[in-house]
Amino acid sequence: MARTAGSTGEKTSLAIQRAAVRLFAERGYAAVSMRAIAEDVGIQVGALYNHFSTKQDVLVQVLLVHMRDLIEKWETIYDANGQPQDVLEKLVRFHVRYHMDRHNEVFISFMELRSLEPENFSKVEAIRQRYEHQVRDVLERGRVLGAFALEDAHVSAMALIAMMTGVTNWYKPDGRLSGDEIEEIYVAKAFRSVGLPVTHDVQERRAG
Amino acid sequence: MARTAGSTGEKTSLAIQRAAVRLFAERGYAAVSMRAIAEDVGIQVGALYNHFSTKQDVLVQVLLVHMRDLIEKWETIYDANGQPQDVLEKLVRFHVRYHMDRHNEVFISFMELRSLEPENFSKVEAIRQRYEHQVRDVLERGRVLGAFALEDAHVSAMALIAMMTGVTNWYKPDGRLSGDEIEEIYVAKAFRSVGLPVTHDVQERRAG
DNA sequence: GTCTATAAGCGGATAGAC
DNA sequence: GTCTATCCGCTTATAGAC
Repeated sequence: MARTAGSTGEKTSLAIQRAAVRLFAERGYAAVSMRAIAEDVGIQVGALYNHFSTKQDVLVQVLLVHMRDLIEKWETIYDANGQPQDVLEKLVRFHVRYHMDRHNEVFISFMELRSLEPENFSKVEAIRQRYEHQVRDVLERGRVLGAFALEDAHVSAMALIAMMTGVTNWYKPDGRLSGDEIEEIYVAKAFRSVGLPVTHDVQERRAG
Repeated sequence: MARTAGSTGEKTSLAIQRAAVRLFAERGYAAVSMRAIAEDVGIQVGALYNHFSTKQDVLVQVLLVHMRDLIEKWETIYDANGQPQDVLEKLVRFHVRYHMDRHNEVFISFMELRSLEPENFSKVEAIRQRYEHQVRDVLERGRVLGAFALEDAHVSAMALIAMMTGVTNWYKPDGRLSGDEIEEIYVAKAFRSVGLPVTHDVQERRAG
């Protein structure tokens, strides 16, 4: 979308997006200049405009790619008719793992939605809400089927998403716990939060 | 701290801080100009510098006041020797309510720590970590006393804080649920997350 | 597609009158 | 303590050579 008519290769464009993701995550969109992005990529400022016509376009591209990837991957896994606890387990594993792996993108998606012009905001927000609604549906269906105990599907969905997304606040790849261990812990926490017993299985996998 | 020697009254300084909190929360620190703050207050730019010597000082003042207020209020409530479930309930009620009431300050504290120069960051971060550690201590003590079931006190503390703080992502004062109802829901969720039964009491209060 | 150079304006911060 | 006026660096974005 943001590529200038006439440009062919995508190498530089991808390098710009990678640099932008990292810099936006570190300093925030408003605090990152086009010069800083260019310097990081190893080109001059003017060259950026062969790939993106405005700084806003860089942000939009990064956010849209990320949100589309998130929901696309999730919808590959999501089985709306599966056993509630199975679906919940898959959701937690997917969300936590994805957020550990794509730390910077997630952080930007959370923080920089307000930096989007209204029209761009709508596009990104629509995808985000779709994901949010699917999480709520998973919980609501579990509640209706009598598998989950919860007070309010909407609040519970927001609480669950916040809890899981919070992994980006402290996770470091070389930290005390492995990605697998963290996944298990969050599955156990999510299960408990909807009144499910924490299965022997989950505890074993954590211990092992 | 940031008041210029010679200034007497505090009215304008407080107005500046209030405007800054709102604008920083809406647009982010880097995206808010001193001119925008001045305009919001109803004075000219130059006058700002009678109260704060730099823009950074405005942010530091706002964050320090907020973090000190948070931990001070919490430590008034916190009884390190109370029954674990009582302490947890108090913590959840305090945290959720405080975050609903001080939405903007909380948002800034989360987002703009990176906008602080190293020395200022250290001051604010120290207070934040102290609070975080106390939450962890509440959970760890409950686990040791056999009152709570949890996998890892540190991860659980981060997950609990993230879940509770997440209320700022969606809470609107005129929304579907009252502050009291939201408080109850989060207490129930926190209890379940550490394996505590959700008491009749809590459910009644929610229903009522 | 990338470069250099430049336009046009906004940014934080200061000086000095009142 | 607030005002107006100003400094000057940095910002996004463009123009035109290569």
